[in-house]
Amino acid sequence: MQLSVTTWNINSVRLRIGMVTRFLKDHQPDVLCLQETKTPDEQFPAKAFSEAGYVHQAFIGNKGYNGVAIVSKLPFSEKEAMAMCERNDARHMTVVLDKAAGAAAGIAIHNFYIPAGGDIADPEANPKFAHKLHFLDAVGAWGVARNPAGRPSLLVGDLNIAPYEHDVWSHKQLLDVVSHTPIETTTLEKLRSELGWTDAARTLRPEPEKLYSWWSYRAADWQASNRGRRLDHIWLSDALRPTLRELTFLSEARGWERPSDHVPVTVQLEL
DNA sequence: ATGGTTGAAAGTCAA
Repeated sequence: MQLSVTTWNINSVRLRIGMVTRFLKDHQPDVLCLQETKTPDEQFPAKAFSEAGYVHQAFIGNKGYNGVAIVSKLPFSEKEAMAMCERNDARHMTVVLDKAAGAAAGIAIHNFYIPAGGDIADPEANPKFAHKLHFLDAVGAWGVARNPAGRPSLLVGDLNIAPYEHDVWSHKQLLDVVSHTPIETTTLEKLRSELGWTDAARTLRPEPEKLYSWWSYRAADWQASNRGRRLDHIWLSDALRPTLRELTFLSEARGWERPSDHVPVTVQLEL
């Protein structure tokens, strides 16, 4: 069977619910992982997703900021939201697909929203950057303690780091810009490789091809300047590595009316 | 050197 999973930082799921359900109708991923839903649980648009066929839902939100969700056509039995860094941050959700999901049964999907980290790349001067680094440490500790990559699993989400040279429009100009500083890129790369994950995007589309999933709202013309970064990722555990078939950045979504600054990234697996 | 935009929510803060 085919299994497709999309990750998308939606920057308010309530504001963009029409765009999201249109995406689901047109592209029909089996599972959609969202970040920055910015919505308390009681206001999550559960009905709109159910009506679109995504009746299996796990979400956790804060009022006005953060928040993650997983909505799925395939049933899942387990779900878990970890509170990272001793905060009530709503930056993580895991689900495990159920027996009724056929060949996908038992696959865990880990959805993360890593802190952006503020503007100054110095943990002493900037508590938000310190939080980002602390959060990465917490993900590393989770990986060591729980070995999530030892099972068939995907780690997806807005990791807010563009790890490689061609994951940004200008490597040189972004070396001191939060999201592409050496402390972030080396920490993320160490985390990924030591925990046993494979970067799906770069497996299929190796450097030096430029790959972006995010374009700033602040550009006058995002498409003309094309100053993007690859902040959104899909990682595969070893067991799923041979099943990797396709990975898509839906960059046209950045040109939709009132878009998110991130575009959907979708992986297709052949199980 | 610094600005530029967006969302949530009602002044600013986070991104």
